[in-house]
Amino acid sequence: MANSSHRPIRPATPLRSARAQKITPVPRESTVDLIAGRLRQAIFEGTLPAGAPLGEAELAEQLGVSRGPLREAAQRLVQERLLTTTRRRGLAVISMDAATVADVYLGRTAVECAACRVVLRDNLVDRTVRTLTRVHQRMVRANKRRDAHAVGDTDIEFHQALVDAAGSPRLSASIATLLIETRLCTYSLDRQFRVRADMPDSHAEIIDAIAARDEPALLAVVERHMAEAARRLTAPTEVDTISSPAPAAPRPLDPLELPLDD
Amino acid sequence: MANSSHRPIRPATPLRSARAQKITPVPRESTVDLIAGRLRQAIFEGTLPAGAPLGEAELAEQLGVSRGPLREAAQRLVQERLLTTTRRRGLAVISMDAATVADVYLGRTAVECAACRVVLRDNLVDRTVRTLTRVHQRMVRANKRRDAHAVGDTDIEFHQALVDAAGSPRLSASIATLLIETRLCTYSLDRQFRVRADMPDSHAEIIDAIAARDEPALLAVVERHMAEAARRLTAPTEVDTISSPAPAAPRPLDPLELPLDD
DNA sequence: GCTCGTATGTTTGTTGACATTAGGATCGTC
DNA sequence: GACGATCCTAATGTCAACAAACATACGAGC
Repeated sequence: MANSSHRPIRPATPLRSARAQKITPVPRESTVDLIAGRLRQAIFEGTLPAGAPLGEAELAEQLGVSRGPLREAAQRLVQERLLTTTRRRGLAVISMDAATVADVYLGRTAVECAACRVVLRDNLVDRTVRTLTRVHQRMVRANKRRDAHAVGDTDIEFHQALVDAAGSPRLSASIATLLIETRLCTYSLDRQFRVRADMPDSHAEIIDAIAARDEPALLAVVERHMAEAARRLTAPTEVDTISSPAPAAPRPLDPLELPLDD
Repeated sequence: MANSSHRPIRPATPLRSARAQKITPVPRESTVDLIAGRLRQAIFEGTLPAGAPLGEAELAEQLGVSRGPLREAAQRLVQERLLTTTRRRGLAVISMDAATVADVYLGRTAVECAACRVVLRDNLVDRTVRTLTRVHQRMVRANKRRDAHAVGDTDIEFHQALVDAAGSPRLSASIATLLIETRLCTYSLDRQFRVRADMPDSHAEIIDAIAARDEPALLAVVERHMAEAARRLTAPTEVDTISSPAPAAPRPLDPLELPLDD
């Protein structure tokens, strides 16, 4: 429950262009939604490590639900490519390799560049810069604390907010899945959970490029951002990193304790 | 079974870079995969029209399966945004409106432009041009026959092949869903099922731009292609179109007759 | 000593039934 | 005559049990 306060992944209302809704946008979530959210959160937090095989009976008992809804939720994550299923072998969290990392960052580049272009085209620069600056300030503070987990959270949150700014439900949904995969890359390929000292600067470049309203320059900055991140994950040894003091390593199997009621 | 020979949607092996596999890449599909494929096909073919509410008991009986696997398959399509589910209201095919059309084409632009850039970057131009030319020749023949359905099929197949050429599983999966939504747009917003006489020319431009290896020009062509298609769908009345003689209108409810064995 | 076949165990895949809930229709009242 | 409340029906949401299939381990045969 340490970092479940901000919830960057798949908010209840992904686009805020539908502000003219009455009062309640049907807040009650389906049980399958809740289970799928919990599974995503568990993958995101590293509770379910990459490549781990999952017994659905055990998972269902931990979540306090039956196997039926659990299987339905699992099919959603299979569709998202966060889980894999093989006949009679059961479910497993996707395992990350170099090709997968490259593909994830290829998808991220496509989605985030498209979102940036929408932000410039639809004149959403001011609001986007304000939102991203707030996230960036939290990133700076987390970086000063040498809190690797918080830096990673703000990194994910930054890119989710960047795409959400475009107001496109499809782009937002795509980036949510891709960011969970990114986080999974971090857990499985960057185990030291190092804090890169230049991460705030790298994101400040993006904010500045958006504020400058120069589309080619912005796209170049975003592309370079992605290429460097992908290269950093595929080339594990790095020098200009700072190891985190208490990195909150992937806990073995935190029981998910699904409330299903609140 | 008229147009199930080409199967542009989600082939069994989306990337052919894994050619070095032993002999059998585990061809057997899961039952949920089969059901999900049938549902996608039904939406793609217009058997399940946009906005139609679906009773899962009736669907399960038509497919010859129980409600459990059907519900699991439906959750996959919900994740793909092809179906929607509301509590105690059941499933429904997504309904298309102008905002959705715009979002679909925004996503398509992002994915297809990214795929084009990969094709140029990884020097896949020759093979891609050959593949697309074959599809384009079929499109030309279908256009000469005034076969609106076949033209639409080759259109979808063209763009799927374009993205598949990049060899990215994520881009291919994304475009598959977006193309089904595109087809749904055609069914719900362009009911006349008109054959645009200039459609082959429009796609020839894309092939030529790929062959020219000029990235900015190629991206501009693709973007214009998408913008015109989106504009055409949102502005229903058009003049330079040719109505199809026997347009094979959306059949009311062709029983899906799932074999599950072949 | 190695390999193949068999038996067992654990898992998934599927099915049917039960409970819950929302929608609609009917009846009563104002 | 119209509005509202209540009952009924039909659908979904959930769960437990059955069966099939794969993987593993053990033993026999070469």
